Amino acid sequence: MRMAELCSTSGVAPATIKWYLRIGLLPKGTSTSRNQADYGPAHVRRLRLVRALLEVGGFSIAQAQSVLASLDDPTVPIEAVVKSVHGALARSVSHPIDPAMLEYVDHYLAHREWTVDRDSPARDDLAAALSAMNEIFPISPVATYSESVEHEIFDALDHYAGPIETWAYEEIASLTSDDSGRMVDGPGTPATERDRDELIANIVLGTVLMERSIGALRRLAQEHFFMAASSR
Amino acid sequence: MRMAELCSTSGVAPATIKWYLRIGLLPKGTSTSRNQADYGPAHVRRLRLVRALLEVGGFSIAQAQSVLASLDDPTVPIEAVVKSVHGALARSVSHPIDPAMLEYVDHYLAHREWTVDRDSPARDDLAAALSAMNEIFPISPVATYSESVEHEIFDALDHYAGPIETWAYEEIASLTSDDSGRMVDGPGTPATERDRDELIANIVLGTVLMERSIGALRRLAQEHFFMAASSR
DNA sequence: GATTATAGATAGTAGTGCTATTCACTACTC
DNA sequence: GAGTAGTGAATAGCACTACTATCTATAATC
Repeated sequence: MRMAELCSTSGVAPATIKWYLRIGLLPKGTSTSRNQADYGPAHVRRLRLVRALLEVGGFSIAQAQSVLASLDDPTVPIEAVVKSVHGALARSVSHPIDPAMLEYVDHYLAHREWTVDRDSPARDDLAAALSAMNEIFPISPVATYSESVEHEIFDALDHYAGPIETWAYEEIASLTSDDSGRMVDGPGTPATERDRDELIANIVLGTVLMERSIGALRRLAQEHFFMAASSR
Repeated sequence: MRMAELCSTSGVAPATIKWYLRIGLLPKGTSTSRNQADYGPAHVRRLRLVRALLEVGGFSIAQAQSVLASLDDPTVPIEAVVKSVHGALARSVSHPIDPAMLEYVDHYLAHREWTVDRDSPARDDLAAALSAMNEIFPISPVATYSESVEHEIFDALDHYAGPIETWAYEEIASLTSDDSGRMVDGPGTPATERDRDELIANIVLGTVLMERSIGALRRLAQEHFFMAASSR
């Protein structure tokens, strides 16, 4: 497959593809002569992944680069790839985090018995979102621990965390077994390169694209109930 | 309150606040003399809202402007404000949408009995996310309707839509009654300006910030189960 | 042999979100 | 009442991002 076909099947402009090639977002084709190169189906798949990350996931080029770099290196364990993707999905990091909120989040994780690394970006993301909520609608004075506030936050989060826990459990379970139900050798050690590619596609689907889908579904449901309430 | 205090309480640089004033993101203070103006607590609240939209919600300045404009105009009904916020939250619009996927989404909405406007941005957002999924992991040839594919998509979405429907129902119900449990006169007609402000703060909390929180919670749960699966 | 396509390289561009500077003035401090 | 710091208004500039356009030498195609 040559450039023109790669452009038409992916719908991406040639100048853009050339630029992706140059910055290493897309691997170079096998060059057949000084001004001709051949691209395979792997290039099409990679291009789709890149566009999904950029357009649906809202990743920046730099984030996509770092995710794809960890993804292309077979020595990087799958957990690190997931972390890399989760890091790019965390968006609230620029918002100031109330230390008390971070404390509440840690207590909540313990309460849920969720074991999560202290440097997990999602932890900061949640704390930042809760900090912003608390600034707009204060339930506690800033930077102060209070048991009653903790109780209130825990109740509110539990409401959401229940179903989320079920989803996550099943998502990870389906990730650690492939389509045919055969178990792979734990998530850290996929058998072949093809398995790794498929696993990675599933991770992107299950994290980035599903997060967007869940958000969109929730907005649709909200619109439905809101319209129903309006016309009461 | 003067500029310096507004800066210190909000943590935003004076140059940035001046810029927000200039572009109308923040209303001007009441000027006491040619180079002095007075800012009130409403300015602090507005600034917090702006920063939450920009830093946590990931809104662009232009999106924040349009949302805040519809929010400041008391003749704009609350439904339109919600639509405006939902429009800014939809991010996948740049991704090409497979028409067949849009058809599946519409069928799914009918199946769920969710009544949603055809121009709802969330509808396109979901269709775009599903299109990207289908491109990466094809379950159907593009732009072709198939009943078996529809069945597969419906099953997958139902898994998520059940809890989401419950959340949305309760969120909208709590939105149409205020904190003290007193019912307001339907979501479209808040009694006073203060009520409208509070309602709007609740909408931002319930849509933008909660969407981020749900995403972060799901990532935390995924990390927990993934780590547990890895160390098996 | 004319036209079209391609790789590789370099330069340019439109948009975004601030940031810095300047100027004229005012308020506060000593 | 002199000096210093803070303020509003206006303008210009800046760093970054995600491309886009142009050019040249060569190769493929008709």
